[in-house]
Amino acid sequence: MREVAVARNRGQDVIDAALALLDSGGLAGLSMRRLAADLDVQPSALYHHVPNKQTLLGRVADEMLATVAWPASGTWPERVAATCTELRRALLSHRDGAELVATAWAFRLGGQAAYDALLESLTQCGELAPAAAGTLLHFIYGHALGEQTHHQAVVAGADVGEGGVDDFSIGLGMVIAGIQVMAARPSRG
Amino acid sequence: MREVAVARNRGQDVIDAALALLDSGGLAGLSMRRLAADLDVQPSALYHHVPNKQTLLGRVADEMLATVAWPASGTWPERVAATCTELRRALLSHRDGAELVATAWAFRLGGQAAYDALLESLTQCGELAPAAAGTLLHFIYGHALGEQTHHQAVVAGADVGEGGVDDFSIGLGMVIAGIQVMAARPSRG
DNA sequence: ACCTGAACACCGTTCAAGT
DNA sequence: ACCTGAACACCGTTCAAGT
Repeated sequence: MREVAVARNRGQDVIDAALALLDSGGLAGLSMRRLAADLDVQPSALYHHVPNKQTLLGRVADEMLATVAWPASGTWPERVAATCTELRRALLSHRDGAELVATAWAFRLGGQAAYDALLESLTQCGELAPAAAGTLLHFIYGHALGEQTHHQAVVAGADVGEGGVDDFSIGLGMVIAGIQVMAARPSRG
Repeated sequence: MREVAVARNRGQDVIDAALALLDSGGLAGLSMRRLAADLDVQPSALYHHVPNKQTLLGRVADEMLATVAWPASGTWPERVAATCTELRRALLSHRDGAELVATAWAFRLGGQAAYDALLESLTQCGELAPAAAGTLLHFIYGHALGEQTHHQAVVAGADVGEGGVDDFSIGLGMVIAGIQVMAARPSRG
């Protein structure tokens, strides 16, 4: 018999520590050097597990989405709404989560799971599904980013306008209503 | 007669140089030190004109929007669409323009002009206007950000999916259709 | 009003070398 | 497979001092 226990993946420790560091100090506090210090290792050691910081952030983004239970029941607009709400919950459950995932997705270094889940909830929309998923993602990321940024600003002492959960459901309702309208219209093909 | 010529505002030179530096090197290349070098000045001198880098970026964002001629004719959905298209054009006309304006707006350090223009085009929507303007802004910034990021990635050699002008009009059509649906529905008040 | 000089406390990344 | 030691080429910001 060959060795059964494969060498413990140190790479997973790195992204776990990065997520913990994110929660304690935010995206600005998540530096390669601080992360190395938390792992009791030299900064250069990290590059054995990850090619660069951007890729690391992409993996942290994926880790954030890995635990999400994507809804699968209801009519398609209900399922789309539930999927969006669940994504939003995941983003808000970690400090600077929205900025992290939005950036990772923009560079295609992470966040694929969210797009895929949305796309699946939109299969009934046919060829319109990719554009609809993209539009929903822009709204969710943009709204969550604003919310987390303002929370930061409020903590820092500034007083910026309002907007919150109500605001989210209104906006989400608009976008889904728009998707329904477009999906009901016949298109070329 | 008193002095007519007020001391030339050196602060304007700073943001002009910052915009030029942004166009040549992108947001990553826009450092306080490089900006100071371009102005033949010590880095510390910049802090006489601007309290910090974030505020500087906010002013650069405002400069980017200052030249936009916001459309004012047509039915309100036409005007909203034209305003969005014009905003998008302004964002894409400078390197990393979308990221710059989106970030400035998230921190409320710039980009107010875009929100105000959108809000004005949505007056017919009544109390729904603020949520509609916010939703449109999230879509426009998110979409333009993705486009500019992918352009960057393509230049760097990577090959990431498609999406372009068509994609934008489809998404914009969805959101505006959704706003029309919600605005037509009676609400409390 | 505008700027210098010098410092402080940091960054991401590379690379030869070690076990 | 994983890590060290040392370096390279940078950052934003502060502050006393100068004109």
